[in-house]
Amino acid sequence: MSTIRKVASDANVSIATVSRVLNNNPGVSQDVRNRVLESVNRCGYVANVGRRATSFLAWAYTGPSSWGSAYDAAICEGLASAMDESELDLVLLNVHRDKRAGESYTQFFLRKGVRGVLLWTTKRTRDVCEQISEEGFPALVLGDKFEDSPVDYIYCDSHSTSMQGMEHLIALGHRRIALAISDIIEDSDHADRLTAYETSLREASIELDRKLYFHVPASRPDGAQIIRSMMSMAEPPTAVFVTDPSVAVGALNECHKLGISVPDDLSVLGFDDTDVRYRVYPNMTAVCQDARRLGYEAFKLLSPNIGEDNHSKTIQETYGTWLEINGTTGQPSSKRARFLPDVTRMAVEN
Amino acid sequence: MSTIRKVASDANVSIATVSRVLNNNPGVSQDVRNRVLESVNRCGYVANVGRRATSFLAWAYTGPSSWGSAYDAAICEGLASAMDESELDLVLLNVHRDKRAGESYTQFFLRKGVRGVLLWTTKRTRDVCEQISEEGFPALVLGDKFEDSPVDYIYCDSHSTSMQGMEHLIALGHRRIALAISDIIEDSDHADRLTAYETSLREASIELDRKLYFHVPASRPDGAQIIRSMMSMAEPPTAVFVTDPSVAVGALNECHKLGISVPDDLSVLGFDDTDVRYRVYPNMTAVCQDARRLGYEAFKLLSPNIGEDNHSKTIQETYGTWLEINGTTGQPSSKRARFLPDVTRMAVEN
DNA sequence: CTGAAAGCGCTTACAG
DNA sequence: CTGAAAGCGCTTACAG
Repeated sequence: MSTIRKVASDANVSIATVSRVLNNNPGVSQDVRNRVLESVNRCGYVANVGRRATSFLAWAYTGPSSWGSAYDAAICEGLASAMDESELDLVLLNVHRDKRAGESYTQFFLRKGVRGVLLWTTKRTRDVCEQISEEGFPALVLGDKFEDSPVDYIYCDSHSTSMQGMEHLIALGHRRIALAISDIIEDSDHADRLTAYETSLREASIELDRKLYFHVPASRPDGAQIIRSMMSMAEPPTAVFVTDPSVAVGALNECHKLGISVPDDLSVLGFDDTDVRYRVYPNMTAVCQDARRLGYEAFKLLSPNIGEDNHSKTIQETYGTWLEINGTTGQPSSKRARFLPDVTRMAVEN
Repeated sequence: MSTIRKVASDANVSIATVSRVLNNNPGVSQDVRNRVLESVNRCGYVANVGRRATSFLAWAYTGPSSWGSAYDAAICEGLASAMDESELDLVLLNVHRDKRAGESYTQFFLRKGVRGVLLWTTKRTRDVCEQISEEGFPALVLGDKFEDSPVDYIYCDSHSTSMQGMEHLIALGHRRIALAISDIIEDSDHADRLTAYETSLREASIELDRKLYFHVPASRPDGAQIIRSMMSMAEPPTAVFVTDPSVAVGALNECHKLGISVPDDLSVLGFDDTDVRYRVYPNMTAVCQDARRLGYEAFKLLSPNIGEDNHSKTIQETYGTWLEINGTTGQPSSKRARFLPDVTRMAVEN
């Protein structure tokens, strides 16, 4: 158990100074402040009440908090079952709600009694993760990757499976394939799927068509909307790759509503983190990842990094995804065949 | 801010004794122990690190923990948004994982730095809620009711709306209505729905048939199973009231799979806490409650009970549910009409 | 079984 | 801006 006394000797200052730094009191030089904070993380310091030390793991959004999706629920389930096997408790933290001005992330987390943090991120808050990691505070990013910095993360790589999914559609005879992408969140996940979409089309010598890109938020009504949009096009697609589970469900049900037969009139390749593919009819062909496992593993990987001198090597794990072919994909119907682009012309252009 | 000094004077003991009680040290008489714990709750005591007091609200299962359902996710979303407007943080707690032998709930929660607790319960763990409430620790039960004890709770009453739902089915002409009930969990919720089922049938002079009761766990595959069971009966029902969202989704999709037309061959009246009714096709007729709001209100109601001398009056709030008629209920088809029971005979028996 | 007192972790006026 | 020292909350041998 590290006390401020140990931190003080490690940083070569008095215990009074350590205390000031921890409480973000004004009147500590920037130099000393940084030195102390480094020692704090090196020693695995945490505030002690008598003999007791709090041992919370935090679960935090770096941007605006938005728990409530099926993905979050599955993560939560995984975290909770890992928690049952550990000595740590889990706290939901809003990183920005009460982090004080000028306070470092380490100071903030320690003030909360938090010894490690699992982070959700978006493209816009990647710097927050990098900052936390740089401070040396035990942290692990869930569901995004950091290849050029030593940020710890675990990630599901959906690129190669997305390729497989696209190749499945192409093999079925589809040439006009739309993409519904929720890259408003802008994480690596969605970037992977976008790249897979484009690469697979290029490899099959199918021309990309800007009109077939649908950038939408990640809600169910957005799925209904894209179906209405794409089906009112002069040349509707015969298949669509929907990169978000909720959007995929919304899209599928809108097809039923409009009398668009799936997969005869439109094949739907979806995405699933949990079991939404089984909650629709027909069961959805989807690129699948196991969010429950992601949560479980994240907790297990971060736990040992808590405490003294344990944070040595960088954790950068990538899990696989898999393609599950169910009832929403099939050959394009002959009725739609007239929309096939002129392959001869395209091959030349490629 | 209460310290052990204040608790000590309130209980007329030394601070050493208060400390022993809080740490559940052996060698404190039962009498003194109880007196101190009462003072602890009366003073709203919480362990202090220097000037800082932890302020966590716990979210806890009284039985085995099982976060991960759509219901939990919606509750979590509600809790998180209430948390954003408060000064408290939320911690997931496994009540039984590390509660020590002989330790009271108050001792356990304080050791964790928790100042109030939101409880999930089942019939078998109602005594845990009563115990916590008796100790005087700020607690609120979510989704169950306690009419004969002063336990704080908030609850969604689904009885009258379940009646409405059943009356809707009866008005459509259904006489042979099955019940799929997940009362293995045994909370008031499911008891309400069972009563509503039976009362509405009795009021319509329809004889209860034990063969039409399906007691199942609350998972999606159970829904598929009950459809296979009921459709292989000599006299299948023309409608079913499914009292759990996941089971309802499973049932609906199994109908599609088996070619049972909904609502022509079978009407499905479901239940929904979130938006699963919109995630299936046709959108499901359902008794609805708003789990997100439940979570939000629970947090808001418990928060002011934290601290000194604030826990005065009992919170026992009941929220309403509503019936939403969508596409899964309709008149029984003439083909099935032959299964109508002999109404003349039944009226006599009644 | 209980209290007075020593002691630890932390914070904060006070001194320089 | 930093440290020595007083002081608070809590715990724990020690005494009875």
